[in-house]
Amino acid sequence: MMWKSLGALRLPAWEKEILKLWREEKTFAASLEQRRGRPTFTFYEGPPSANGKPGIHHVFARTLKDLICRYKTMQGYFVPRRAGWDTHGLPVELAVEKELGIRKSDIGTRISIADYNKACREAVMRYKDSWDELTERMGYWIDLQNPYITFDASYIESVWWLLKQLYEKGLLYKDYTIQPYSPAAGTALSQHELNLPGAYRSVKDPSITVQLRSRKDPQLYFLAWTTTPWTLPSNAALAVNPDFSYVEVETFQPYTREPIRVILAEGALARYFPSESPPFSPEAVDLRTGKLPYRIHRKIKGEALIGERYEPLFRYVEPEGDAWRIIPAEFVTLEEGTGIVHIAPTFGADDLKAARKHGIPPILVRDEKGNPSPLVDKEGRFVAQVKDFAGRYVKNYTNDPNFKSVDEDIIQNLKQRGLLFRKEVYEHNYPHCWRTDKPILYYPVEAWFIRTSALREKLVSLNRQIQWYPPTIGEGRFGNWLENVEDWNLSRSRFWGIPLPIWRTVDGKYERCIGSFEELREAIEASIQAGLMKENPLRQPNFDPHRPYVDEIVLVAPDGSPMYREPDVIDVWFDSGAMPYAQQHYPFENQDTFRAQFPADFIAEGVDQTRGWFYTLHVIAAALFDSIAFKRVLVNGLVLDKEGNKMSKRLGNVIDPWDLMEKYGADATRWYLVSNAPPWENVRFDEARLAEKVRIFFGTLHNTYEFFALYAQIDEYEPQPLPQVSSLPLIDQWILSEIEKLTAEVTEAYEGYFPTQAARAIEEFVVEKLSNWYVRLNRRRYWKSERDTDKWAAFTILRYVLGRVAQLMAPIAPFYAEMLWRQLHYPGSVHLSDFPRENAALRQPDLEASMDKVRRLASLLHSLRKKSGLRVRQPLPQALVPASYRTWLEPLAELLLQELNLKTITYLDDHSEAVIYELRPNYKALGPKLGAKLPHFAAYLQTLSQSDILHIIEKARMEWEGHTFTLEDLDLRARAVAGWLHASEGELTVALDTRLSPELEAEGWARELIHHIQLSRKAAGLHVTDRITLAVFLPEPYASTLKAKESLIAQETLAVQIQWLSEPPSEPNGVFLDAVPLHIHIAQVYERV
RNA sequence: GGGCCUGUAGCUCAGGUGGUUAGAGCGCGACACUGAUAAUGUCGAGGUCCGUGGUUCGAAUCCACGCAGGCCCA
Repeated sequence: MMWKSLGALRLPAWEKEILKLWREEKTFAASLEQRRGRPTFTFYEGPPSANGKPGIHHVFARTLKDLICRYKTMQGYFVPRRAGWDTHGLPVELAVEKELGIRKSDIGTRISIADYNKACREAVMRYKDSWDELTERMGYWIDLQNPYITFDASYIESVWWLLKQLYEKGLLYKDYTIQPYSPAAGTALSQHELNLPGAYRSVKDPSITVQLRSRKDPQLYFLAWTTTPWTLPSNAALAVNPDFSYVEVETFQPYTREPIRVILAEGALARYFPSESPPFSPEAVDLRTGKLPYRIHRKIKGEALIGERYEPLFRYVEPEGDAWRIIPAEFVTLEEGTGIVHIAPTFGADDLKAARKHGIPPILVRDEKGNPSPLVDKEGRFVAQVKDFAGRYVKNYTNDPNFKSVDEDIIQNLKQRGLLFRKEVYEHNYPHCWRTDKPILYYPVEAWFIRTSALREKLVSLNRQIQWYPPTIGEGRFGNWLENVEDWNLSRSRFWGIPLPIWRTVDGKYERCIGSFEELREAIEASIQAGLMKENPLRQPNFDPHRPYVDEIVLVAPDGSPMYREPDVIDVWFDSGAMPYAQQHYPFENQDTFRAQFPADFIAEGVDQTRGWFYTLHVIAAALFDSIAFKRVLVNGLVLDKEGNKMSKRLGNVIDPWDLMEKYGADATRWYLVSNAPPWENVRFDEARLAEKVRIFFGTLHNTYEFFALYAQIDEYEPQPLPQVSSLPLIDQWILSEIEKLTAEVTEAYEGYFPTQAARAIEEFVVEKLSNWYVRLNRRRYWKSERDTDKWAAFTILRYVLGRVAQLMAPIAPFYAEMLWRQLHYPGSVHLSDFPRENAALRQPDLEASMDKVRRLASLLHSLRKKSGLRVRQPLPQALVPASYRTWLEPLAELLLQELNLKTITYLDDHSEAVIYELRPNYKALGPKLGAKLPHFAAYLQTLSQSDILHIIEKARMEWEGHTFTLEDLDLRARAVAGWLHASEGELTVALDTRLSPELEAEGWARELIHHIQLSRKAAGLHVTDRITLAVFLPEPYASTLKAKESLIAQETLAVQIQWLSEPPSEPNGVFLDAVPLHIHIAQVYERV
């Protein structure tokens, strides 16, 4: 059997070979096939959009997905994994607009919607190959051949079915929402367009404080502040903060000097009134300085104002409901204004939200078609019903140089009526339309909503069934979001998306939601019958349910009138949230598969998906299936650069995953990302750390394998089962116990979706326990010349342990694990093997603890050697430890002697004067008992003499200030060994005897000489097995002393002959033995064949 | 403005239920080692545990308020 040396670590090259192997052996398919029929572990792939190249953060998320799926597969689950592509949406459209050099308004005019959507369809899959290649290269096992694609007709049909279910449950409705709108351009703007540079500009607007008269008390006014006087005719309510304190103030109307009383927030008082009131008379009103006489009449809690009614400033239309009341709103602050906020539900998003919450109707008129519309039309002009200002533009949307602001006229109007309290000019940043440079309006736009607010309780309670990793995201970020969830605006006035399958008559009297292609086909037939359509596009084989084709479909209403499709497409987030159903074309096909794979056992995405995919999956499942969509979710943080900055093209700190694959390998990258920090924390990506992982972990692991392969090959080792454990040396029993412990730890970590802990445990085991202790201390067993059972056991155990490591690491580092597994001649692929279970019979916790202490003792002794200045080559007579160590140390003592080059270990009797004890309180035990007296007791213990302490040990109890303590209450430590060079760490203490006998000194000299001879051998380029002849010159007494050690020297240096010269054979070698210059001459012996 | 996360050595990170010498790796410095040598090992120097208060006999750990960075949402 061949045990191949693979040479120095070359992960990228090996990974490519493994990829080839996997392709040839179809290992991924086999891993699924092998588990078919076993319990299913369902994973959902969150679809990425392929209109951009994959980045390092995708590698991070995909590593987590992959490793859990691989782990579950090895555990015996059937884990189907299907790739998916998110294909619709604004980012795609914007990219295409940019490429084609067009604007939204050009779509349908300069370019047909059909051509435009064709361009989108192509653009969105542009980087699919790049994604596929990286997916394969990084070792992410997922079915790329048969992905679900959100633009597929079958996918869309399922989405339509879902929408119809929502519609039938009354959860889908049409309403309006306030959006940024450009009257000059005649179009709504997206949030994205508002974020374009230059959109926000500093402008000066009038800022006025107005008086709204209380219905209860004609002398009393509520003061409200606004920077948009043109919205005052649309006022429907006033909002106060229920937690604020308000005051009713007696004062004078600044322009009429009539006595009035006004209400405003106490915190806003200073903004309107001087700290000291002038004499309380109308003459004291000073309009120039704004100084008003006033008297505080009473204080009112904000809450008490709620429900109060007032007279509107303008009454052009009667509201269709209970308007002009005071409502509470949390967004009311004291930063500006009066602490009472004017609410115009038709022109403010917050306003609309608060109004809806408290049943305030918007101020609307009926247009010529009888449809409700706001008081400002789509061109930005007041409608006819606003008699005083009809036809006036609310902002300068014409380029008329003589434009007169309607705001000024409104202000004049109010002033004349004594309802203006103050007027100022206000400079602030206000968004402008990037195309027309005109200020935008916040304007009501019709949209379709999902009534998620009605599902709130269900969403919250279902969320409790989801296991979040980490839990805080589920409770905090996601949970809070659900508790405050608002209706989901599904509409997008765009082109490349899933069209809303809703048809309506012009007057809105009839409406129909379509839930399948079959239903649509039949509806079109009816329409053809009615003469509204000529042919049925659904009779064509490849019906494309996108715009513009669906727009051309006209259905017939029960009264024979035509129904047109609602022009919007839906929010692309609905697409991805529909993935559990739509990827199966449910319910039209695959009903059984769907049921078997819903909900998902596991998903994993970035934390930015909390309100994205996690939310949409949850909403759709809760609304339509009364279920969660996923049982467990592993959330990953961002990948930042090493300074903690977000990666961006602009900063040029983007990491190209391909570079990492080529330079370090996929395994190294995966291992780094997983082991560096918990997944849900942001990773600061530092290439130097990645390189370090390669060197330390993979390097050490690989060297361990190379070590094994080197000697296994020389000795033609044949794999064997583990020998009877009790027959093995303790160190073998120890490493076997440790690998079982590691197995348990790693399993627990994977089960807890905390792969970081698994990776770290494996690292610690490989580097510290396996390489640095087990292999290092056992080297001789591998290269010794006897081929005995001891040597065979050493091979068997090392192969066993390495094989186990390969299995444990396989989910995270699938390539190297595979290579190691195969090089060790285990059957098949490591990914087809069963994940190991802890074999508890091999565990020996006592031995683990003992070895741990031995290793710490070794470290202490090394430290002492360092202090003594005696190198390890010089044998020393003994180490001294307290007698109590004997039970655990004696069986392992040989390891310590060998490692430290010591002759013996001496156990000092408890009463030996050499041992010094330190006695301290056991804080944990005594804290509750003694409380504040504890520090005194600790100080008392410090004062005790050694004989006092020995006395306490003997009696096993002590008394202090009326308390009786047992040894349990005390922390007794052998702290030092008096009279020797000693060191302590924690509860361990050890001393080193550094006295050199002539014999020990001689041995030290011999080892020193051997060392120099070995160096000479190496300098001469000799192989480790080459024989030499040796000539040495040394003065007395060294020569005669070392002659006595001749056989040792000859044996260690492979010298067939040693000449002890009386004259130097050569120049001194430049090295010294105990400060005496050495003359060594070596010559290689060529054996005749 | 709201929610959540993070803050420990120069860097990347550990530090269940509070317990008295706060750890690791890298880096740095010194050294050891021919049978893993383009490998390996050992030792050492590095810390106001972000700050301020509080609870407690005792706080990196619990509480409050801040500060800084990040994400998501307004």
